[in-house]
Amino acid sequence: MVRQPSINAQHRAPLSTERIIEAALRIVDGQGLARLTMRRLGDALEVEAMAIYHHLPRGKEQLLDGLVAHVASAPADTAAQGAWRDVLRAWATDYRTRLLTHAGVLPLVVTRRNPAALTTTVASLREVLRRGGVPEDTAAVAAHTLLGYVIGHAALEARGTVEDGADRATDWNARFAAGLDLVIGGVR
Amino acid sequence: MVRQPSINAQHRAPLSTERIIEAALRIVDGQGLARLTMRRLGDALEVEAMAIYHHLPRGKEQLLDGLVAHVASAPADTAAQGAWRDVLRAWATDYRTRLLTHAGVLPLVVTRRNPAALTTTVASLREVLRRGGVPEDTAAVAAHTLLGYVIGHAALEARGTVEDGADRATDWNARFAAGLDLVIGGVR
DNA sequence: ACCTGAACACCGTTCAAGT
DNA sequence: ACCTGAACACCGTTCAAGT
Repeated sequence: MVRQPSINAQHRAPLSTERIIEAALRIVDGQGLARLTMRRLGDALEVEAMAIYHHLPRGKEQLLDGLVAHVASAPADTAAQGAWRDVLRAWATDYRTRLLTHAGVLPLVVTRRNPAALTTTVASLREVLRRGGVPEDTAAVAAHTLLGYVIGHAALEARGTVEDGADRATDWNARFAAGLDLVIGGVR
Repeated sequence: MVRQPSINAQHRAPLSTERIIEAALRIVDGQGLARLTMRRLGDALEVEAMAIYHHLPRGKEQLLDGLVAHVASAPADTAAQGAWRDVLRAWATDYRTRLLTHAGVLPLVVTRRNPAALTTTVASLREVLRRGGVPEDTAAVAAHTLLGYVIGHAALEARGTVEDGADRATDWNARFAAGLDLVIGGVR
């Protein structure tokens, strides 16, 4: 006779790296990075904190790396039709939204030594430029400049930097778009 | 007769917010942000951790805010002679160096809600542009774009993003300068 | 005024044990 | 194979006490 799994095991999906990362992201987005603890993450997954180590042997380090990979790895569509400037503008708009949606992981994106995530992203930008006929050297600079701008601007937005004591609120959308045109328009 | 301060009190400078911030920055620069704890900071200052709370009542929060203020608040020289493009280029070069020197605080700069530090910096950039004859609206966009670029690029550098599997190491200095020209050159 | 010592409620992680 | 429970060495912070 086959052993019955416990009631607990029945009514919940089995633990997996993917489910762990998703639950972690939900905590970070909802409560902030500081409140992401292994114990709380375990609670959210209805499991003891120590169970997480079975899927992420490197523990919290690996968890944070996973969050960065999940958020920062969003390459541009290198197969897209249309002018490369439009392709890059569309990518930048999406990427900014993505970073702001998960603003809590921004500090991790910014300093975690986890090359893979940003590497594929920056490579896709270079590829879009290259296909658009931009010389290799210029493409490398432009790809980096663009990614740097988007990340930096998202960081400024996330912090809500107010630069005038005046009444009118900063229109971040318009400002981002204008700066984006400045950067993309500067590539030649 | 005047009471003698203890031997301890004689051979060390009295605690102050400034000394605390400096010691904290030394720990972050030397060992990384994760190793900055109140107890270790106390050790470095030859004091019990709890003594720090007397100078920073808001505790570690206030300490981190102080680090951000110390690192990120570096306005451009609004009184400088010469073309505004040169002034901004010089500021950006210095600011990048500053951020990379204290790369450990970058994650704090990026997300801490501490308007003051970056606000004065961005205001100085706007002022340089305004004095250079750039229209108000353009100046606001350009100031933000420039600061965003410098922070974002520094973040990419700090992470050491390698974008080609090739042998030749990325020349970050050249790349930063090229992107900087792209951004500053785009302002008109 | 300034600092200390003990205490409290939390962390991340290990390790042996359960099923 | 996958998860648990107890334990360890650390956190940030409070609070009463010392000088």
